[in-house]
Amino acid sequence: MLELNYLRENAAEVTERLAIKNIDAESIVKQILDIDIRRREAQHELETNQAESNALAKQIGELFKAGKAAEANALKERTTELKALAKALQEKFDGLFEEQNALLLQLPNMPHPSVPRGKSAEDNEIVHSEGSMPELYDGAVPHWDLAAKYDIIDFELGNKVTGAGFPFYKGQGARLQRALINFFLDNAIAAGYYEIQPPLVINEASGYGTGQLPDKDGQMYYCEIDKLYLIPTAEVPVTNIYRDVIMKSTDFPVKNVAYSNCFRREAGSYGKDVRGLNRLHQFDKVEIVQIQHPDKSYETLEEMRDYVAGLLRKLELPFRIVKLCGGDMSFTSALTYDFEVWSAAQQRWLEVSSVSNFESFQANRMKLRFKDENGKTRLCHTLNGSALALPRIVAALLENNQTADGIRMPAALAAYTGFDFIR
RNA sequence: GGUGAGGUGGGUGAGUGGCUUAAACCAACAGUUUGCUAAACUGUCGUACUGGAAACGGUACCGGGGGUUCGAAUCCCCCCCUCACCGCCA
Repeated sequence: MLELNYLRENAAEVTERLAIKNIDAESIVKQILDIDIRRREAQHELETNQAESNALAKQIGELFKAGKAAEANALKERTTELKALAKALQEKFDGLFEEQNALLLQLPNMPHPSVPRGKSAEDNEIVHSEGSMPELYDGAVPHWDLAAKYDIIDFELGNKVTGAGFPFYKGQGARLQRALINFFLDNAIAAGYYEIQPPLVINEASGYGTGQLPDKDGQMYYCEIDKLYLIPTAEVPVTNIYRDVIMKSTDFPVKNVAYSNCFRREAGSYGKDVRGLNRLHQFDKVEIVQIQHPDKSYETLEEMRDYVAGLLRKLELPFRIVKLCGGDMSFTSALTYDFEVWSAAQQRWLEVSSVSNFESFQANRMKLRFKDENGKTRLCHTLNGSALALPRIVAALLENNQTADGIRMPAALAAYTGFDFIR
């Protein structure tokens, strides 16, 4: 949620910047400011009324104590009037307040000034490419065929036991998963992150805190009887640790890493996009989350970007970094880098990480604040990134490293899997 | 699931209708003292909205929501959560 104070003083700038996300915010902004004036008027009226009531109540109390019941009762008439008025004023204020809030919630985060204009993924800016695309041997096949050939990932079995998008990992496939998780966690810890194992299920307030609710309601699995949601990413529980918290500026940077299963309904997805490991309902991901001082958050974003690049380098995967254009960015992000690896048999780029700075957008919803150098309470900045999401990494590893004799494991990973070939 | 006890500021915790502007202690911060450290002493010490150039005010908030009352942390109703014991269970 954007900060009302900022919006009030920089309405034109907010509108301009939101236009980069292809949002025509002009009328909403105007409405918000309009309501703001009326809301404050209503608040003033209401509070004047309450102040009078409070003063009278005090007087009445004193009169009763002094034994002047008649005078006290006389004053009660006025308080009765005020009370009737108070109800109407309160309703008016509440109505305006909620209306304003609802409008404010509709506005996405402002993109950073460096974000390119554009409508879709086509307009994203490739800011970095690295590694070379492998030449595959003649018999090379996509990862879903490799999965079956070596019996390491069983999609059919998943269909039987659960449904589409819930595969079984078996034998060396399961060990590869475990190796990747440990590899990612160990690297994060070495880079100064603090490991956390969060709950995989969250309540409604947490969903609102990080912005999954109300907009992406249908994307999460929901447990009706307990009113709990399965997490779509560890970002949700790990960031919500800090909901309603006021930190000290010496606490920065907070660097957390969490491995978790992630659950996504992915309603509306279909076709080759969802084939094999390309898009699952349940997958594994290691997530890094940072909380930073507003002045340092972009430095931190670059640090996180470099960190993720290092992981892909160690895994010997060709990748590129893409700066998302306004039209392709998420609702909550101010600047996002996507990491895509080359999946050689599918001949396509697969997104394996998304590293974002949310600035104060999530913090505002969550009331995550800190005391600055002058003792002033301000909103923190939050950032997060996948480091990394497993399935597409596995897809690329399998496809890119396949040979007639088996699938080679990159050296850094072989130390974790305990084998250097899948056969 | 059953029974009972609870939810008060960063923490502990007092507060059964007006003297609460939420005590006291701890922690934190600033200062005094000090060769340094410690201790002691003094002071500051919730959040949000809002009025004001500022000084300084106003209102709300004691788990959440409703109600009673001139007046509610306090009384009543509903909900949520926590703890203890029992049952069940990895």
